[in-house]
Amino acid sequence: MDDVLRRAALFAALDDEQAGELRASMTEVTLARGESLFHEGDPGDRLYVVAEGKVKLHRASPDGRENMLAVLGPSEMIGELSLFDPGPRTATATALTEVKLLGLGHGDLQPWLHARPEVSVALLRAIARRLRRTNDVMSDLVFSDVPGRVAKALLDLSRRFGVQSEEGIHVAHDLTQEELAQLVGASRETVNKALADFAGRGWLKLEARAVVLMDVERLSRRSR
Amino acid sequence: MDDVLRRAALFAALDDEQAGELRASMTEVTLARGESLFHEGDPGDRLYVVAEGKVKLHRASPDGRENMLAVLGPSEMIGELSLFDPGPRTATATALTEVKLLGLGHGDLQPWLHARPEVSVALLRAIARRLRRTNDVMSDLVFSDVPGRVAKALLDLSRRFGVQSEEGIHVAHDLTQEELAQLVGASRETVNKALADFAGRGWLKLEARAVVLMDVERLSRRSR
DNA sequence: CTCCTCATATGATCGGAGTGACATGCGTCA
DNA sequence: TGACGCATGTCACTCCGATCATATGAGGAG
Repeated sequence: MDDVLRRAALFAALDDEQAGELRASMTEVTLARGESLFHEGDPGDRLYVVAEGKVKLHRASPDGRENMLAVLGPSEMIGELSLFDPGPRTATATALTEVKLLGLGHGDLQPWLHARPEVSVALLRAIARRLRRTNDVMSDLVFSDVPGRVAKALLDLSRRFGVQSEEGIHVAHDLTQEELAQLVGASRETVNKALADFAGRGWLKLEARAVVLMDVERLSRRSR
Repeated sequence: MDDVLRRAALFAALDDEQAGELRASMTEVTLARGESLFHEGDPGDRLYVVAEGKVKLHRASPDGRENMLAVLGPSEMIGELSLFDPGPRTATATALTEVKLLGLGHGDLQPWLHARPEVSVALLRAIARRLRRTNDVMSDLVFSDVPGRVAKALLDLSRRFGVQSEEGIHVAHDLTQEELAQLVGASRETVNKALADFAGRGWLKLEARAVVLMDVERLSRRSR
């Protein structure tokens, strides 16, 4: 079975055979960049695991502005909330790249939760971790200015999606500056200014939907 | 067994006898206003359920400012994160009033999770709901101005702690304006101004560590 | 009862960041 | 390969909200 999936919380507590069995009950979904998996307000009780690519979780305000809650990559889980706590989707999930996901319905998960308590425990850990991250982001919104939040977001993305290269850490985040702005809760212009400033100082290099981090130390200091 | 506790997610899936048994393995803690249950950075793998009173969950920034993550009242859970996802406490819990809590260690919960899968499921629902709330608060930080966030916070507090009176909904939130400011991520002065404005319009009446909501409709409109 | 301290109230000033308006660059699709 | 459209880069302008300053009020300790 796919290595990426074995890292998902959903499979963490299962041995290879069980994981394969669970995996067999999941349905594959493929999306092109820009397509949505589900929309805010939709009914739904399916959970998805990202197999390949990236997905953004976002919401719209009444007046049309957008806020991004998270960028999710391989082995991460989407849509658990509506499954664990029945109710409509409270965010939209949209593909940032070509994406392959595996979906699991409430009814197909339930037996596993009862037969294998460790699965629940692993899910509890995963969602607790997510809540911790969300709390962190919230504190940053209150405590940090926009450049600080941009720095923090880039460092976070680099930890999850970065690959070391000769120049520095190459981070293909697949976000436009507009999207990056939505992720840190700021305007595109301000984010652009912050990025240009960082680039001017030699802390990073800008590329299309990617950055190369060249001075993680300084960025990290700026983010605090 | 106490009615308040029966409403807690931890006991939701248990019958009276089992609930009593679990309850018996929990230890009681009492705090006076201002005392802390645990501090950010502390090790810890205990979960608490509020039996009486209110507790705030908060964090300090490096430069000493404070941010409040949540106000928790009777039957709500505190400290689950360090229990489900082992690691130091990421926030401080401090009593807002005289408080009585029941604590449960990781080791004492584990057997229940394995013997009674419904307990895990109930906890998953509770924490999923909490994550939803947190996401809502985050969106508000991005989308709404300070008066809007204040209105939203008051409405939320009224739903949880309000009691109908002749004048309106009496909400004894037990927060100073300073604390209310930390809850909505704003300065004390700005929050005071918003409250004074609402009071001037006759939407609410200010009292010591409490408000009386007199025009929920308008407040609700202002919060959006 | 009387300080003293903490909470509340309110104005003046300043700055970060949003808004709007353009210019430029570049990828993609006829 | 040319052109359109989306993404990026940069203004000037405005404003919300933080900060600073000060006054008033109310609850607690002695």
